[in-house]
Amino acid sequence: MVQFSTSHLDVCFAALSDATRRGVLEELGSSDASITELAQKFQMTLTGMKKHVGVLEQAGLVTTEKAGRVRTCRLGPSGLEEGAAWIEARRQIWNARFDALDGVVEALKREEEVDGQ
Amino acid sequence: MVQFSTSHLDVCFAALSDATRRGVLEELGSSDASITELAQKFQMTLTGMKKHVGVLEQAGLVTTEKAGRVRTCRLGPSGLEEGAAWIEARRQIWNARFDALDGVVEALKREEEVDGQ
DNA sequence: CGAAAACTGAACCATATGGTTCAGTATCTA
DNA sequence: TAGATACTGAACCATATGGTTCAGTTTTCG
Repeated sequence: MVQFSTSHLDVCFAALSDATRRGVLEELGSSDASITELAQKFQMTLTGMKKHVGVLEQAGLVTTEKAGRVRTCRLGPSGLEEGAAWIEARRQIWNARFDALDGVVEALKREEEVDGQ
Repeated sequence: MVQFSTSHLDVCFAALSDATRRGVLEELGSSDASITELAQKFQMTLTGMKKHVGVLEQAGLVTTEKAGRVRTCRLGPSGLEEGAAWIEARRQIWNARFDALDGVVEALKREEEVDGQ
C-alpha cells in the first residue's frame, strides 16, 4: 500500500491551490523561464513571483538554477506523482460508493475483485 | 481544450491541502458520519470540525443533510473530477518533457505502470 | 569604472486559515 | 416540561498567505 507523506501532500496541494502558481506550471510546461519573465507574464513584482516560485519549489513541482544574474525555473522531476496518486486512490472509493447508490453494481464488483479487500 | 474553472480548482485544492480534511474524506469513504462523530475522531471541537466540513462542502467534495438535530456528511457526487483532470493533463506534459530530457524518468514510468491497480 | 539588469531579503500590510470559547437554538427523550 | 444532545454563530487569537515597497548584492556590458 502506498504511504502518503502527509506534510508533502499539504504543501503540494497548497501550491496547486493558487491560480497564479498553476499558471506558472502551465507556462513552464511549454518552456523554462526566468523569474523576470514569469513576473512580467503574470503582472507581478519580481519579489512576488519569487515567492510563488519558492512555494512551487518547496512542493517539488519546480526546480531552479541560477546562472549569472538569471535564475531559470523548470518543471520538477516528479512533483505531481504523489498528489495524483492520492486523488486516484480516493476516486476509486468515491466512484464505487456512487455506483452502489445508483444501483449500478457492476463497477463496484469489479473494484472489489481488484481490491482484494 | 478543456477549460478549467479557475476559482473552483482554487477551493478544491485548498480543501485538499489540509491533513484533517483529507482524513475526513477518507473517513467518509468508508461510511457517512455526523459532525459530532468526525469531531471526536479528529480530536477537535464541534465548531472546528464544522468549519472543515464547510470547506469541503464549498469545494463540492462532500454534501451534508440535516435530519433532526444531526447533520450527516457524505462524499460529494463528483468533487475530485476536476482536480484529477487538471493534474492528469499536466502530468502528460510533465512526463513528455522528462522523456525528452531522459534521466530520472525510469522510476516515474514504473509508477505509471503500477498505477493501473 | 559605472550604470543597468536580475535577483534577494527585510519589513510591512490586508486578508485568510485553523483553531478555540461562549452563548445561543433546535430537537430528542425521560 | 426539563434536561441532555447536536448543531450554529459570533467573537477572538495566532499564524500563514499573497502581495507590496525599498534597500541591497551580484553580474553584465559599454
